[in-house]
Amino acid sequence: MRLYNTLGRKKQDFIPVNDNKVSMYVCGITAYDLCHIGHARSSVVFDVLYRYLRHTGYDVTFIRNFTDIDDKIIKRANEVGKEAGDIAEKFINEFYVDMDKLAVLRPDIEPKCTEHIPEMIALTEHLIGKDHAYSTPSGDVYFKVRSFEGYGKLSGRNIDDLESGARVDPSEEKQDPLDFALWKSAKPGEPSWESPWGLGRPGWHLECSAMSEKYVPLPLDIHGGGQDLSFPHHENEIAQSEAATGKPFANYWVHNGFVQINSEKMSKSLGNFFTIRDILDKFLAETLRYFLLTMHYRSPLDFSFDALEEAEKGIKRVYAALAQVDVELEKSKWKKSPFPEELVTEFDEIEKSWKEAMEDDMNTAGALGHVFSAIRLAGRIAEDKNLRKSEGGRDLFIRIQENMKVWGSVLGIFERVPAEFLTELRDNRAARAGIDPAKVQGLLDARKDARKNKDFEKSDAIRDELAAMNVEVKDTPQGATWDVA
RNA sequence: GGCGACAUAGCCAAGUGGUAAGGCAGAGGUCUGCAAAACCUCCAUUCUCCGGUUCAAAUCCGGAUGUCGCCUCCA
Repeated sequence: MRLYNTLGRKKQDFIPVNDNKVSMYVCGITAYDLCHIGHARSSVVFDVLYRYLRHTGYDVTFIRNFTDIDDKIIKRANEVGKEAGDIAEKFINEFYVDMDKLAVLRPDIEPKCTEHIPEMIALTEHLIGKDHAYSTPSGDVYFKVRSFEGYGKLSGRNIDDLESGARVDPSEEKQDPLDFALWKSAKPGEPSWESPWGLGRPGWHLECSAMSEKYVPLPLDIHGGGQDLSFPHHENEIAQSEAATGKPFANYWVHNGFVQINSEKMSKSLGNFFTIRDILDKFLAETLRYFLLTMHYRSPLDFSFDALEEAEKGIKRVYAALAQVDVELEKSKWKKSPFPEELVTEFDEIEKSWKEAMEDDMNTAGALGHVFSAIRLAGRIAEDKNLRKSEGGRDLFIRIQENMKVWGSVLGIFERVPAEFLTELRDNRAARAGIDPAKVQGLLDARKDARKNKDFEKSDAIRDELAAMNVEVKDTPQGATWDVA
């Protein structure tokens, strides 16, 4: 597989340090609020990477941390009059609720910052011992940025340029404005831990360095996170870890692009954000997940409810085709009539293309394009009287179905029983449109009677009435069904 | 100010040297009591603009314009 490495800014062949063992560390959330779509994107992107690596046969150790102590959590706790630990616990639980709905698999290891204080203290002491860090009279510890030669290599920054733009808070006792905190002395009333420098708590960047080192050998094969973490967070992690160990921290740095609203970054500080809950109030989680995968993970993704509705049409079409395949495969008799070999070849190509897309820097958008090609192929066979009854057709239906299972398991979508999903999607759309399913069913029953009596005038009148409610009637051999127009 | 990314049809979006995937919308057709769905066909001689390299460029190089991001907590 090829992966775009932020370190070096180009796609590279992905080669793990240890054969088929892969270590992957992704920066998780700071647990102080509900997650927004940006978190959803990052989680889904790395979930797909995790799934794909496992699919291709790697033995992956996936670590995703929780930052459960930091300024924002403390601030939030003070606002609502609770303990910081309670806030963190609450929002970690809420995070799981969202992630489970989005079908994001649990990582193998989910370390929490507060459970690794000793490791972080040890790392800090080690860095002081190597003269890469220093403590101050008030009990803070800072990393000496200028003592680490490679500083700026990930984000492509020049240390002197940074210096000129650096701001210094007068309350800080930094030797250099670029230095960043490894350990922060506690202010009265703040959660704190004993340390050689007095009561305090770890700086944000420290946890990833300490916790990744604890659970897997460095260098990490993959380190990931949102694009905004590359500087300063990941740059600082590199400085800490590499200064301490003398080894590279991570070989492949993978960063996902932002979610934007009207082409502007969505962020808490701008206030233009939607939480995952906001979306799932209206749309199915699978629709959101599908939407997130329709764009390459590094591109900015412009979110809007209109775009989500479009995505919904896409996923509906895929499931509708899968439902059709299910129906076809329920037949028990198949004819030995000839089946065009080129259709089989066409599917061979689709299968190959899907893999190529995923191999090329996890191009889920491209891969989904090929899913649609498979879907259309299924539709073409189902449409043709002879093909759909032939053994060749059956075999290709089965192949399409089996491949969709594999593709779906990698992408984390298309895994539901199609008919069930379609009903759920319809009810979801009906709820959004304010349609009462029971009332619709009543009208459909009345229409059924009218049609039985060949009273098409009445039948059409009922359909018009339903149409006025935004309900579309579909007559099928199995009876009438409905959908939201 | 420093650093960086992006610019592909009405909209969304793949495509990083070999002659423009896919989705949505739209048009025509098959099917249907009429519809809907599905399927078929059509829908970018061209990839923001201007130069250059090359047998060959959306893809590489230079410049212009525009949009966005990082440099401060942020996925």
